[in-house]
Parts: sequence; C-alpha cells; structure tokens
Amino acid sequence: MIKSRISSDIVKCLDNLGLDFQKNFTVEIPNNPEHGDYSTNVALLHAKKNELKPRELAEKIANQIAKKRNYKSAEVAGPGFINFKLTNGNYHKMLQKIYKAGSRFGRSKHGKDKKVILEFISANPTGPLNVVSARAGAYGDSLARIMKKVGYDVFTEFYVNDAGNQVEILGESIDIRYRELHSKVLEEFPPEAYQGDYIKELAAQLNSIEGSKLFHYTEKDRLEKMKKFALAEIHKLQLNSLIRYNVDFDNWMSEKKLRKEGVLEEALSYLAEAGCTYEKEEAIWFNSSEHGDVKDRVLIKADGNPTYLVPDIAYHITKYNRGFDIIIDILGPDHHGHVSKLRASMNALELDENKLEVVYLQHINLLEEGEVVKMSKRAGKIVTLDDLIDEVGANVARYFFIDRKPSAHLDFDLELAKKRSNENPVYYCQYAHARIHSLSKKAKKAKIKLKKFDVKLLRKLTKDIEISLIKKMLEFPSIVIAAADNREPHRVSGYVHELSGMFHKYYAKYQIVNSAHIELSQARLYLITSVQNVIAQALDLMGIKATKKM
RNA sequence: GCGCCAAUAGCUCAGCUGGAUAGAGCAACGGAUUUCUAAUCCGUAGGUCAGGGGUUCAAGUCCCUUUUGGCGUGCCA
Repeated sequence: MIKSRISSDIVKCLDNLGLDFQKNFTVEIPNNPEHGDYSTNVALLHAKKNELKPRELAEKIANQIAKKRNYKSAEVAGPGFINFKLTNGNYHKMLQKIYKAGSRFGRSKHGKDKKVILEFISANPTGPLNVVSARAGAYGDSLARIMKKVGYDVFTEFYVNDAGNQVEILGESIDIRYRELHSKVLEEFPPEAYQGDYIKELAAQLNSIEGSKLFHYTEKDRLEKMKKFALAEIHKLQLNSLIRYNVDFDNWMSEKKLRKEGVLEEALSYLAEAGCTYEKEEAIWFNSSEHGDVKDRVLIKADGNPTYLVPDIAYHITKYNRGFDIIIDILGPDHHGHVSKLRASMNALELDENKLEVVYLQHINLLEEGEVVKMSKRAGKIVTLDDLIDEVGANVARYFFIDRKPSAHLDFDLELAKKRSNENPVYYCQYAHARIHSLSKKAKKAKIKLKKFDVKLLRKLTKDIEISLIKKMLEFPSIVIAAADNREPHRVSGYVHELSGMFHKYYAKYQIVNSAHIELSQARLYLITSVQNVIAQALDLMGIKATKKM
C-alpha cells in the first residue's frame, strides 16, 4: 500500500518535469537499511531516453520528491538509485490504518470479478487419504483462502473417481475379506486387490450389518452392494480426515454422477463434430497431435469402454460451462503427461486453453530418524493423513507443507515436526501471538487501557524496531497478492515467521507494559495489538490456529 | 531418445518476477533467566549460488549448453 503511493508520487514528479517515461520502474525495500526505507530504479531505466546520465536524472526527481510531505529525505545513490526515507509521523498514520482495518487488513479487490475453480486432492475413493493428499490439501486450501482474501471468487472442488476400474477392484477386495469372515477363502489372493487393514474393517462393518445375507444375492448384485457401501464409508473417512485438517470443499464432484448425466457422450460428440476423432484398430482415437500433443490418444478402447481421458475431458468441459475464468488443477508430478492430452482436447474444442492452469506439487519424502519412510499403497503400507495428524497435529502438518514452494521436492522430517520446541517454526509464530495475548492481559490488570486513534500517543513510538514492525506490517497486503497471483502460499508462511521474529526481538529488548510509563505502554500496546492481528490473519490464511496460550 | 521439475551455508529451505555487501531456521561454539511466558533473545563461525558461455548500466534470478538427481512419455487411473 505504501509502495504504490510512492510510485504515484514518482509518476506525478515525472509528469511535472515533462519527462518521457513508462510505468515499468519498481519501488523496493532495499536489503541494506542504510539505503533508506524504500528505493527506486526509475532513473536507471529512463536516463537514456531522456538523454541524461542516470545520476543527473535521479537528482532532478529526488529534489522534487524531497519537498513532499511524509518524506524525510530522498537521496541519490550508487549508479542512480533514489533512496527514500519517510517520517515517523507517516508511519504512525499508517499504523492507525492497520489497526482500524482489523481483520480486513490485507483484504483487497485485486482479483475482483474473476471466477476461479480450484481442484485439488481428488484422491481415489478406494482408501484413506495419505501424505500426498496432505500436501495437496494444505496447499490447495491455503491458496483458496489467500485468493479469496484478495477478492477472487473462489470455488473449491474434489473430483471423486467413483466409477471405473479401481472401484471394481475395491468391491472385489471387500468381497474377499467378507468371504474370509465366512470361511470362504480364495486359494489365490489377487495381486491387484487392496490389502490395507481398512478393507478388513469395512468388510467386518458390512458383515455386522448384513451378516451372511449377501450370499443370497447374485454375485453381481453382491459386488454392487459392496462397492456402494465401501464408497460411502470411504467418503465419510476422507471427509472426517479433512475436517480434522481444517480443509473444506465447496463441492465433491462425482464421476459416476457425471456419467449418468451423459456428459461423456456429449464430450465425445463435441470432439466428433469438430472432426477430431477417427477409428483405427477397432478403437476410437483423438487426433490430439494436431492440437499440441505429442501423439494421438485413444478415447474408446477396442473393448468398447472409454479411457480415463474421456471423463476427464467431460469434467473439464463442465468447468468451462460453469463460467470460470481461471481453472486451476493441482496435481502430482506424475501427471504432466496427462495434461498435454487435456490441453489438446480443450484446444480442439476451441475452449480457451489459457484459462487452464496446472500446478504440479512435487514429491514428498517422509523422514524418520533421517531415513526415508517407504510407502506402498498396494501392500497397505501407507502413512495416512490421520496418522500424520495424530503424530504432529494439523497445525504443524499444514505449516510444514505450506512452507515449501510447490515446485520443490519436500522432505517432511517427522522428528522435527513432533518437537514442541524452538526447533519447530510453527510454535515460534503461535508463541508470538500468545505472548501478545498475555501482554494484553497484563495491561488490563495494571489498568492500562488501550486508547484508540490518538496520533499524539503514537509519537511515543520512536525506536527503530517499532518503525520496522510497522513497515513489516505494511508489506502484508502485497505479500498476500503475490502469494495469490503466483499460487505460492509459502510466501505467507515466510512472512509470518519474519514478523513473529521481529516481535520476539522487540519483546526481549523493550518493556512493553510498564505502569510507570502509562502513555508509552499504551502506544506500544496499540502497536503490538496490530502485530497480533496481522499474525492472526496470516495464520488464518494457512488454516492454522492462532493460539492464546502455549 | 523426447518432455516436465529441481540443484543456493554441514542439513532443510527463502531470495519480493533483473537491483546495491546473497538471507533464515536447524546443527556447532560463546553468552543472557529474582522477567512482561526462555517454545525467547544477543553474539561467533559457515558460500566459486552445480560447471561453462551469452543478454545489459546491473544476473542466484532471463537465454543457450554440459553435468547430476526426481518424474513422465499405456487401448492403467
């Protein structure tokens, strides 16, 4: 918010000076604090065009700006940077704005009028959610919160593959365990069957409801019953895990339901009408290579069944039909082969390919005592989301997943996550929040009241760290916008960690509540209450609880 | 073979879309506790940003190339 004000001051200046310019310059916070509060490269970029040396141009601009209110100084440095310092009074005024904004601070209309659909997790409904879903869940849910905060109209969706081959196998797996309960054991255990304990549990559950009744059904009906039962139960299981994880979906989109509505046939006929299909070797093909894919793909197999690509095309058509401007798929890294097909089909159907955006979350290694925990779904050896929440808690898990940029591999150190100590960055942030809470309590006890909107009082805030805290808070709105637009929630976790750190330093160095200096205490309370609020906002964007007590 | 992602301190990672002397946390070492909650703070040490070339006032950041690692390239989902 402050950078944009400085930018517009610069633009006015350039106008006044009658210079030739574009608005492509930047206003940044220099790494080195000796270079001022903010700096700009505007003179470096526009020197040539105006036939001046960079430093000469910088000098002209700096002289004008320095005269303005709120600016303490504007100095030319290095090859032609202009470094600004603003007055404390300016920061005190900004602090008031932050305080008044309360929980609205950081909110903006940046993404106004843009409808976004965010699809994530979309795990198969054949078992409990695992750690891969844990990363996707933390990432997707936080991104949704962040994009909402800056004004996007966000809709979240979990796509349920409740039709097709995997579900057949699920039904058969339950059936095997069910028959085991009735001593009807197969000689051979099929290798493709799901072997996790949850299958046994589901079979037992079904058995306690139905007993041996299901043997009176035809095999087809019995399997149908098992499938239906298992799907419903696993859905409940997944939903409960996500509730514990503080992840919420606007919609669970069922593939089965889509199929019933005939969207598959619709998708196929659209492609056929567009002249994009042909028959070869008893299968129906999509000429995707003519639409940007590396080769053609099969749509209908020789056995008459559609490949998985068809429902996926159909599903994505619904995303376009529902009027979304930005369609974000959050996928694992093993899906990029898939996306080229999908893009080709959107292309063939003349749907705007640019609306479709794919985020690949890279792989996760779970580390235990420095060793990678090997996981295998087939053998039933998986670490579930529930396990993870039991072990480290939802807050810690979410933080760890969010704190890495999505494109990077992630090592999740279980030992570190379990530590309730200073090694764990989650507690560092929560502790800052809790400390401020207890300071407020202390102030109340000492009958020091928090005064509102009193500029004179805020003049007491003169320490460097106090001004730095205000500057840091002022960054928050642009951090949230950057996190939203780059689809990078880790910018928020990094930010809240830094802000918390600054507060801890402040706390260690200065006494905040002191009955001997009522006004100073009031000013400081005003400051830290704002800090507390910003920490709470940031944590909320990550779906992490801001605790009042540790 | 082709495609995608990565490579920054001993370890795990940031680096604000190209800015000035590359930053945190952990681990190591030295210090602070009759406190406003020490789950904290202060200090020391740690780097050829994988290698090479290019673009320009300026490159960890953009382009090319080599190397290393992960993944993909099904009439599986």
